[in-house]
Amino acid sequence: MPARDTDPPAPRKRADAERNKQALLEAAAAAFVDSGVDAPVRDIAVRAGVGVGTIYRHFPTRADLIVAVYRHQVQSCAQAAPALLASSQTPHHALTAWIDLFVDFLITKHGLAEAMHSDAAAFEPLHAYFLDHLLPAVTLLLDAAVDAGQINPIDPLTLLQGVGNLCIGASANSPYNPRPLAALLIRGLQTTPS
Amino acid sequence: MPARDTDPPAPRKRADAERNKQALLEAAAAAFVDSGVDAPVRDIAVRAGVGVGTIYRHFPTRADLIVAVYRHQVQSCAQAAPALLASSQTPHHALTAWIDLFVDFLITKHGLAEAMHSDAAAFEPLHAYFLDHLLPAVTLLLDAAVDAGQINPIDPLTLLQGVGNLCIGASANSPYNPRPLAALLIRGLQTTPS
DNA sequence: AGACGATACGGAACCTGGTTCCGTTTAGCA
DNA sequence: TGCTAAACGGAACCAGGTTCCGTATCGTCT
Repeated sequence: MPARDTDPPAPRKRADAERNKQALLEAAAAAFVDSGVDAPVRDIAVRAGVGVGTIYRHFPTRADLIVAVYRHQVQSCAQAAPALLASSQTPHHALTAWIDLFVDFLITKHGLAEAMHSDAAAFEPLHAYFLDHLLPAVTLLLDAAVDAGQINPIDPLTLLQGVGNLCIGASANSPYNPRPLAALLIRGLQTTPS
Repeated sequence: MPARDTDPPAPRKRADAERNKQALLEAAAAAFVDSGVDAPVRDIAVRAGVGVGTIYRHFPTRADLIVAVYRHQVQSCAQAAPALLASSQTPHHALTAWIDLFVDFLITKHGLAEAMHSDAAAFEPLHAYFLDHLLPAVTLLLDAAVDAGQINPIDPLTLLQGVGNLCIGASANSPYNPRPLAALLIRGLQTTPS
């Protein structure tokens, strides 16, 4: 059986092309750290030692580049959800912990939260990628917490967008800290003992 | 007594200059409605029937223009706080109502929330203006609600930034609705009956 | 090894939108 | 009516994203 589910046809890429793509990923990651995900295209190109045309060839839109750079981290964030659910005392604890994880991820990626909900068509793939991977994760946690009677139901997408928005403008060196606000949001979700 | 508190020295402006300034304010307001607060400078100029130089002469930075356009609305939002406090059943009700007002204001101003916390130096005046006027308003409401034992204390600035952030990307024709999220935030603030 | 077609590359050129600058116009006054 | 300072307009400039095409390189076939 041929390699499935990863590169179905695999039309055989040239070695130099693959090298450049790799160099671009590293250069972009570095540039994103220094200047945020809006780092100038030309900067990334010189860092990688390639021409700007090469960037557009490998990553037609900036969203493609961002997705490629953060793919792994998004995946592990998503995969943390079931793990947390299994290891936490209650679904509510798991939810809180996961939101913390998500917030941490966003504030360390300068400008990512901003880009995430930009309505520019170019960012649609980014949006879609994040949603595809993270929506199931939150949904799992929310359902569990609702079933346990710990929180009131909420649309997972709305929550994800809300927490994402809270993280806009936050970074390690900024005084603005979205963590307590995200916690407040989750607290507001709790069912009252009544 | 001379006019005070509005134009202290009033160095006598030329009539055409004043006319143009007025025309620019109207043009900018219209452009902001159509294209958000990032409306191209040249667009605003043609709408007002002036050259681009004239915009920069009257409003050196975009923030100056935005502040000038929304000055009245920010003021009435701020002034609503004591009024609501007086007319509401409880401080908590007043707080909730005021937050609704604030959210409504932001989502009708396409792009304002985004601009509000841009770290670009050019937007500092905008930031400062909003804070100067709205921070006292929230502080009043928060203090009253804390004193009444209805909510846990929170830094007013953090709350303002948080609610502002939640409104980013929201607009009349967007499916994303920050209102329930803002309500959740306030709910999370409530003291538990324990 | 040498040659050849396909693939990929580089970076100049172009486009959009913000900002500056200076020659020209005009309001206000004597 | 003439004069001067204020204000104007828009061309020119700059920055950053995007496109395009002549050139270089890879991989293969003989």
